[in-house]
Amino acid sequence: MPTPAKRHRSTGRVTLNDVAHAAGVSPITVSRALRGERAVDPALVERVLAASNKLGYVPDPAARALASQRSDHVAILIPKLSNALFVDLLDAAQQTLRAGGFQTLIGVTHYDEGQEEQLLREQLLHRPAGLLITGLNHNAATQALIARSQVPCVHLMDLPDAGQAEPTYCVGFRQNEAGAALTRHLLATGRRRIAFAGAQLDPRVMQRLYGWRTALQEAGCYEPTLEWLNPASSSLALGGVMFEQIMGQTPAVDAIFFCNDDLAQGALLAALRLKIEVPARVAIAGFNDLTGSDQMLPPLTSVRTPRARIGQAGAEMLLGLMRGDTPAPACVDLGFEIVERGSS
Amino acid sequence: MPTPAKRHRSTGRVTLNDVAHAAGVSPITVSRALRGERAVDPALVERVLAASNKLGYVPDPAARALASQRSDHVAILIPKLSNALFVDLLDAAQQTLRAGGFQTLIGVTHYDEGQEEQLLREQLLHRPAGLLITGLNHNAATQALIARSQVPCVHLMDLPDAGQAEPTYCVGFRQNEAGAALTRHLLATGRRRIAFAGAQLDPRVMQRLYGWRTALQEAGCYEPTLEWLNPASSSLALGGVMFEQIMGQTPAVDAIFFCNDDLAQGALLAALRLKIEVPARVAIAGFNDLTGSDQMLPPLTSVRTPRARIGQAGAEMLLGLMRGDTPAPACVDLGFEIVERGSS
DNA sequence: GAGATTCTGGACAGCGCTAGCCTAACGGCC
DNA sequence: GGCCGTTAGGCTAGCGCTGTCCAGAATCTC
Repeated sequence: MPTPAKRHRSTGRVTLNDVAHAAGVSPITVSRALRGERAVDPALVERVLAASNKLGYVPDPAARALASQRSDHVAILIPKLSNALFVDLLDAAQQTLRAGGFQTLIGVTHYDEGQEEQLLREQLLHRPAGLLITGLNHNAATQALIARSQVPCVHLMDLPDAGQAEPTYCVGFRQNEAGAALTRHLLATGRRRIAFAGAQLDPRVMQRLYGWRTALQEAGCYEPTLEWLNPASSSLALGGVMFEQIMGQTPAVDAIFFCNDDLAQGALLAALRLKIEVPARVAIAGFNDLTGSDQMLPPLTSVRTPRARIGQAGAEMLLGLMRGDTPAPACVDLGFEIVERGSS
Repeated sequence: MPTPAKRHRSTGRVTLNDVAHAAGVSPITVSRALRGERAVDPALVERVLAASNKLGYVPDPAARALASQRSDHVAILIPKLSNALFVDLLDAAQQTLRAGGFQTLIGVTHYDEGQEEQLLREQLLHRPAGLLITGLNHNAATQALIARSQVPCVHLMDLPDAGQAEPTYCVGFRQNEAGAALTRHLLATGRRRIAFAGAQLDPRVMQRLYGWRTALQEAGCYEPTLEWLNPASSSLALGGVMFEQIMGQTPAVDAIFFCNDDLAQGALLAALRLKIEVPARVAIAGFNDLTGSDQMLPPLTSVRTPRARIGQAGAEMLLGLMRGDTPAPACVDLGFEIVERGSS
């Protein structure tokens, strides 16, 4: 029998009502049984589940979002996709969130606070159930948006300084300590004139710079001329250029700490090209231990950063927050590891 | 004055009704004025727009999705995030879609057809307005899901073979022709024993393999022993291993076509380590012209693939389809370009 | 100028789900 | 037995928007 001409649109979808009918209960009971909200007689739950499975029922996310003011989306804001670091972060977070039943909405800020604010605004319209955001430095409007939205939020990558008691949740490691640790490693190998080459100059790079400065000052080796900062984006090519620049203008340098592996890899390749011996003439170290750093010639000394674990742990913390838990430590430090290789 | 205790939930949101009130028209007129659906008196449109701007009205995506059975999400399925190729694709597509007012839901299939099907199922629940999917090879269930869902879909990266008339939309280039072209370039430089080293062995790699085969057969140089296939994922390390293997077991080889730049870069580094001269002893070529390939020693010959343009053009085509257009050519070939560098 | 056709605004009824209240049933306690 | 607290099911009323139909006005046709 053909369906009678309905006055109104009817999607072919199996609805809560259908399940309720099949199970012989009211729709609200089905809703509660399936969500585990409030207590429902186990026998009824079973009947509901059976009916639901039989009919192949799947809740409609839009209807759910409209009624409950909460979607199954999690927004994630990262600075760039061209940096493998953030891709690893995203990948891990995305997988973890998916396993928890959430969809991921990505936003790419291009290191622009205005963009970040704009993206956040757009995403908050979707009433995301949670928010993952890179870093702790955001403009006032962004912070206000987050606070006002009441959406659970976990900050990734950075940790607040020991002094300031941030009321936020975060998972990451101490960039400045990592920077200092790598510098101390270079000092320990006998280097004294250790340059710092930074690009992009985002907050994390600056933290590494401060760490490097601290370590050099402690050792009495600090000199402003050792700082090489370039606001352009990191790339292998830029690494080569900066390496050539530094070696050309400060011949006495005996080590260079590049703020990330892209630059450092580019520097190693430039060194090969220019026949500057690494580490004999100058030691080179990078940051993040990206793919390929172990394949370089010589293999690159770097700092292994737990980006995938940060993505996963951050997502897990967020899943907890969205369930209403209060995570034991609000800030999780996942540490880092100096990877000593041939270049230093 | 505190809001009177409402029996029901009321979000603080500015709704269509508020705008309608302010503009002195009915809600449906506001809806139509803002969407450009049906003709509305320009004077009214202006009044509505003014009221809407004044109140800062933004439509609720969930309500819209529920009522219209169509969300402002676009789902995008890509095989891996660890491959820069797909990240570039995603990045470009995402930006274009965002400019068109759509949010991007990513799904990572890990080259697994079952996963792909599962992800698609999950995403279709959200009634996406459109779908971007990598490649043309999907299992029957996936194809059926796409067809049944009626969601506009654009396939990225691959194009159907000339013979078969695919009824689908796609943007990409001919992988096999690119493979053949690169091989012919190597032949033109006088190489005869040109090996093909492939990893992952996804459909695109296989197409490149076929192209290589065709070109070698045309030149009368084909030999099955020149094929080196490894189902593992591509990486610099694997490239090094495969290079050593090939050079060890087939000393007569005078060129190697690696199915992508990761492998080729790894091979170049391995060659430096092993002091095998490139291109004097053996030429090396890659595919995709990833970042850094121009920085290698020697710089890597590769095939520049228009992945960002594919992402953008695919997204634009999808935006058109979602508006109801029928794109002039259903399949867009964005071509490729051989980048001749020092390694060949 | 009457009838047919378009055009434009609005009323209405949901889309599928859940929050908030209500109520009936049950058990415990004095 | 009466009172109260607790538990579990259900009713009701939307969440905010748009598809469908309708009616009156404007335009056209012969």
